[in-house]
Amino acid sequence: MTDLNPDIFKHIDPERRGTTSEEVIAQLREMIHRGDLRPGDRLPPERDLAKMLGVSRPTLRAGIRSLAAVGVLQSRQGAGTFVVKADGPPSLDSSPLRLMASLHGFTSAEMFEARQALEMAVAGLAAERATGDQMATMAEEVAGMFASLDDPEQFLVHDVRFHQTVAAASGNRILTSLMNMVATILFDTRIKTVKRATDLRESAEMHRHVYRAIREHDPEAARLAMSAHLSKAQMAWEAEADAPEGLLPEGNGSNGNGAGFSL
Amino acid sequence: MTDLNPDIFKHIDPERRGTTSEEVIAQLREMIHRGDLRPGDRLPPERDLAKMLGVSRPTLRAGIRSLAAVGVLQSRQGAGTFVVKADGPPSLDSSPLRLMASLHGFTSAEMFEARQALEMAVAGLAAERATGDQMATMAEEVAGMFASLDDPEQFLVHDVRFHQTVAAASGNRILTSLMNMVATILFDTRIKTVKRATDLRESAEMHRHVYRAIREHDPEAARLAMSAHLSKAQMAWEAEADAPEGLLPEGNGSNGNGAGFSL
DNA sequence: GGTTCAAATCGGTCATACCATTCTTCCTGT
DNA sequence: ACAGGAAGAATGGTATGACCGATTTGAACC
Repeated sequence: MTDLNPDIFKHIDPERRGTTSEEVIAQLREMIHRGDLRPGDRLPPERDLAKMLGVSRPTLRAGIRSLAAVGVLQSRQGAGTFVVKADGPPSLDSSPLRLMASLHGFTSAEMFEARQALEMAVAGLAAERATGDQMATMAEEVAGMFASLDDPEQFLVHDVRFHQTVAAASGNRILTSLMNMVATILFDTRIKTVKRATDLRESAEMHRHVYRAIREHDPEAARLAMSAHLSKAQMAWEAEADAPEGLLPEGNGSNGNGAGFSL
Repeated sequence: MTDLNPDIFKHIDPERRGTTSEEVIAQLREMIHRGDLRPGDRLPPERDLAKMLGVSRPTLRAGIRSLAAVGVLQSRQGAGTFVVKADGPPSLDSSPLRLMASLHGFTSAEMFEARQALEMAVAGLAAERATGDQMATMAEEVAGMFASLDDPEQFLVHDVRFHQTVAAASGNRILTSLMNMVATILFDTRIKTVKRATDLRESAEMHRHVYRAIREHDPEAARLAMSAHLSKAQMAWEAEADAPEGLLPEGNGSNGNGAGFSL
């Protein structure tokens, strides 16, 4: 969490290509790629940094805000601006995907299918690479599911942790990030589904099948087990969605229609 | 594109939760989810919109900039601010993933593996759903590759278009977006690889295998053929780049073109 | 009717001031 | 001497106002 050597910041070239704020973004981005800015680093105060770069504070703030919007920087009033610290698995913001979904009318079927494809991929990789500790964690979460058959909320906690463990065991942080991105969007709908699910036991069984395939280092079996599990989950969700219990946070109108769904 | 009815913009509640600009973002985002803002729509001028929302212009600009950073809005000096128009397949900005890769030291192996997983998924789906037109386009691109064996740059153009056609044939725009996101990052490295590739013919052959599997509606064969193709491509790249461990040269950033790949 | 140019429009940038939150430091009281 | 708290400094957040440059628009002109 140390501050940075101010010398690494250089003035913006007046004869630049695009707008001034774009040049600020480009410079900060390049410093990240070059390794001058590392996770947890604290940037100089806006007033000072603006002086160093030779731009006004609003322009600098515009650049910082753009990088903050994509999850690279984080500003805290009174504290400073920091390069995002990676404590868990790196995560990409899902709101861009959410907005794209709304703008282009992505269907829930597409969303489920994308999640299924990603989860199958990580399950297959996990079957090849999972360590003993990771498999132990999976087993614990499966056990937790069986122990929470009468507590849907707790069940969902174990469910989520199981999938995250599988993703971590895949050893591919990019696929993990993409999977989380999609899964996050579907999370709210999962809450509602799981809460009224009559067959949590069946879900737990399917998770156990995934676990066993991974333990046996059988990628294809793991992929198929994961696929079956998610297909079942999607069917359960669709059954709920048809029911007129409309708790979709939306309202409005429009249309919706068809296969629409609010993310 | 038409302007909007100003009445749909409402004042920001003074007793809000987070910061003012966050509230602006939340409101704009909700309007997109609700369908009040549609692709191609033009927002009111910043000065007017700031009045309508009851915030200052810098605060409004902060919100707009955040949404522009994730590719939802686009401002053009002198023209106005627009909701991004979907001319091609919707595309997510790849720079966040690029930055995450630099910050967390993602390896090129992970990147290739993620691309391989996504391409396999879309290839399998394409084998199930590709239309006649789409298969015809694929065949044309394969033919174009064979016709460009002595012109690596032209070969790469057909290569990219082939993969995009397959992705489009998958019918899943989310997977397509994610795939483009990863593929874009690897694009510059592909240029270098393909330029010195000694066996473009073999690459073209492998693309043809993918095409044939899709034409025969054989998902598993399509997945395997695509996997083999990308494994080969990765090996070729690794052979070229033994020395440098660095990846991720900085690109233009920003979305812009509807194609996803910047050529 | 088509072209050109000037005015209006609109986002980009800058300067400045003040507010809200957080951090630091020093003082106070035990 | 030490712990607690309060005052001040540091820092990001917001607001106001102005000017610039790019774009659009429309009217005048050919």
